Amino acid sequence: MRDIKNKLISMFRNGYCTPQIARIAKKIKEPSTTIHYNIKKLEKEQVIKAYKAVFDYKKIDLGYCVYVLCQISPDEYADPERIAKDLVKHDNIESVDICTGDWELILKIRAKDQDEYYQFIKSVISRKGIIKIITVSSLKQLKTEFIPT
Amino acid sequence: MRDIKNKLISMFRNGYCTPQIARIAKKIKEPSTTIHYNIKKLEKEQVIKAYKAVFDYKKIDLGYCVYVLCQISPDEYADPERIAKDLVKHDNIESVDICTGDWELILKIRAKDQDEYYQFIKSVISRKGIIKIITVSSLKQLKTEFIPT
DNA sequence: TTGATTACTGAATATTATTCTAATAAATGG
DNA sequence: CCATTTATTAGAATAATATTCAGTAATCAA
Repeated sequence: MRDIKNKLISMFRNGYCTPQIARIAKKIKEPSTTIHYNIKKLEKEQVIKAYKAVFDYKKIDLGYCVYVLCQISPDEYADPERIAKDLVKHDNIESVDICTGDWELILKIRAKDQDEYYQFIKSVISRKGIIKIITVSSLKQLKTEFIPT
Repeated sequence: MRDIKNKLISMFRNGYCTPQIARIAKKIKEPSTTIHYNIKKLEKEQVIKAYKAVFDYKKIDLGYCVYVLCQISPDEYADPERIAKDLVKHDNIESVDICTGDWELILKIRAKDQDEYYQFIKSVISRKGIIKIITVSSLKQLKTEFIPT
């Protein structure tokens, strides 16, 4: 037991996957070299950003999921991206959007449980020019990343 | 030009990818058969739900992205999943969450532009026991599906 | 129409996944 | 604690798959 499982999970969260050319070729009845050519093109044009796995997050200790709606302080209005960019690098954050309306920032955050989430909020979301947050926590996820659960 | 591109995109949105066992094996310095064994185990236990691609959505006509916060009508409280389950099957919907608080339902929706989004809302979100919605539209996406953009 | 670029494809090769078998290691029940 | 079962690890052989290359066809722009 060398904990290969957790290494795999963290690798699959944002890469280490690849298209199944032969299977696609069979499915749409085209030569596999043609499929290969077209996929490489999409990759070169950066239409495809990554190949990754989607998990049953309850089973990998990321079952607690919340949406965080943020208002940022007026002195950050000129450049909301400064705050946002800093958030991007955290593994617990699934998505970061700069938005219109009452909330300038919407985050989707995953953690093991409420405790871990609370620790995360304290250390990451506080300070940083965020003046008000509303947490909407997910009771049940029926679809994530386009994958029904 | 047989429009292989769009077929690939729709296939990659929720599958037709696979792990790169050899590359992982090299990376973490374990035999590839061991990696294979561990991956198959994760798949069997349904820890991994799918292998898929993540796109630059602006480049595949899904650049318009909004979060829709919904209040459902009191007579649906007993079973909010009835509404939610119906939404899951639509391709424009990236995620569906049943939540606590003021909004019982949070959707993340992708469309080509505001027009296409409006058509979608009219045909799908209206009726169905949803009494109030707030649309928060994303001006800039810095991270999606754990992938920085 | 012509030349240039882009898209497609078969054949050959390189790489990778998978199966099978056996050996260890870990967990379990008395 | 030991015996027994079950889970995990790997090597060798094979099957399947991706990739390269070279040539052809289609598209496009002038």
